[in-house]
Amino acid sequence: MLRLSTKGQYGVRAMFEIAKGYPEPVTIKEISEKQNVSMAYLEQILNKLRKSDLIISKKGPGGGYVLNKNPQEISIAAILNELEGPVAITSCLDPSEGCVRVDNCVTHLLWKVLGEQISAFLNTITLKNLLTGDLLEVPAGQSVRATKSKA
Amino acid sequence: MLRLSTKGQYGVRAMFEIAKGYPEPVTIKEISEKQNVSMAYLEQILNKLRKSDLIISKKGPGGGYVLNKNPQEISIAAILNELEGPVAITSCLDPSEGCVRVDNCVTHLLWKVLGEQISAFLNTITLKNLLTGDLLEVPAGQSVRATKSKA
DNA sequence: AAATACTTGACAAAATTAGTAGGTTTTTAT
DNA sequence: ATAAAAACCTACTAATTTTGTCAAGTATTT
Repeated sequence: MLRLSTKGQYGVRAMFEIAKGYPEPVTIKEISEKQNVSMAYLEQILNKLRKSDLIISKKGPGGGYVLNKNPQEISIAAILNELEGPVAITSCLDPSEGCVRVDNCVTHLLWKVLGEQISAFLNTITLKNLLTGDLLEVPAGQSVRATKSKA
Repeated sequence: MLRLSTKGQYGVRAMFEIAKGYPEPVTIKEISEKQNVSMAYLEQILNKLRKSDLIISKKGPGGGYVLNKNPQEISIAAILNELEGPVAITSCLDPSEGCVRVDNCVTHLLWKVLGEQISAFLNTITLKNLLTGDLLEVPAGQSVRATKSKA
C-alpha cells in the first residue's frame, strides 16, 4: 500500500543525476542510460519539473538540464509535489477535491495527521542528502509518535 | 500522491463501527447504512479481515461481526496490512517482489526509511484512539526528523 | 421452516498508470 | 549557411488497478 508511481520514483532519480552534474548541464540521454529509464518518458517528467522551476533547460549541443537551486535547497517533497501532487491519503484531503462528509468522518483526522507526518519527513530530505548518503544518520529507533503530550 | 485505496479506507471505517458495538455483533447492514458503503463491497472487505482473525463472524438472527480483540489491541496498521498489504513505497520494497537494482539505487534507502516511519505511525494508532478521538493529542509540531544524530 | 445473515466467485466499468511515437524548435560549431 | 545536438510538444494507446456489482449459494438461530 501507499505506492509511489514510477513518475515520482524516476523523477527523484533523474533529479539525483542532475544534482550529481551540478552546476554542469546533464542530458536526458545520460540520465536515461544511468538510471535505465526511456528518454521519451524522462522528457515528460523533466518537462514538469522544468515548468515548476526546479530545473532549467539549455537547448543545443552542450545543453541539458541544470538545477535551479543548490542541491541542499531542493527537497524530495518539492519534486514529488510537482510530479504527483500533494500528499493526500484520501481524495477527501486533496485540496483540489474536498470532502462531503468531513464532520462525521472519524478517520478524516487520522489521514490528515498521517499526511502531515509524511510531508514533514519528505521536506527534511534534500538532494544533498541523497548525494552524500547521510540519510543513514536518521536514528533507527526514532518513532513518529514516541511520546504523547496532553493537548 | 500516496493514496490509500477505498478498500483500506472503508475497511478502517467498518472496523470503527464494529468497535463501537463491541462486544455486541454488528451487522453488515448497519455498517453499510452508517458508513454509506454498499453491503456487497463491505462483504469482500470484512471477509478478508475475518480470515486474518481481526474479527469474528456470527451467523443467524442477532449475528454480525465482533472484534476478536479489544479495540486498543487492534492497530490501523494491522487493518491496512490485511486489506492492502504491507507499506511499500516502491515495488522494490515489497517483500513479495524484490529489487534488482538494490545496491546501486540511491533512493532505495529513502523509500525504505519513509515506509518504516509510516508503519511505525500506523502501529501506534488503534481503534480505541478512533473511538475516543484522542488522535488530537499528537503534538502538531512534532517532526519525524527533528534532530539528526551521528551514526 | 422461515428469517436472517454470511460466503464465494465471476464479471465489468472506470480510472489511472506507464510508456511510445513522431514531429518541431533552438543552439552550437564548422 | 548548414548540420548536428539537444530539448520541446502533443497525441495516442496498452496494460493494470481500482472499484465496485451480481447472483446463487450456505449456515445458524428462533
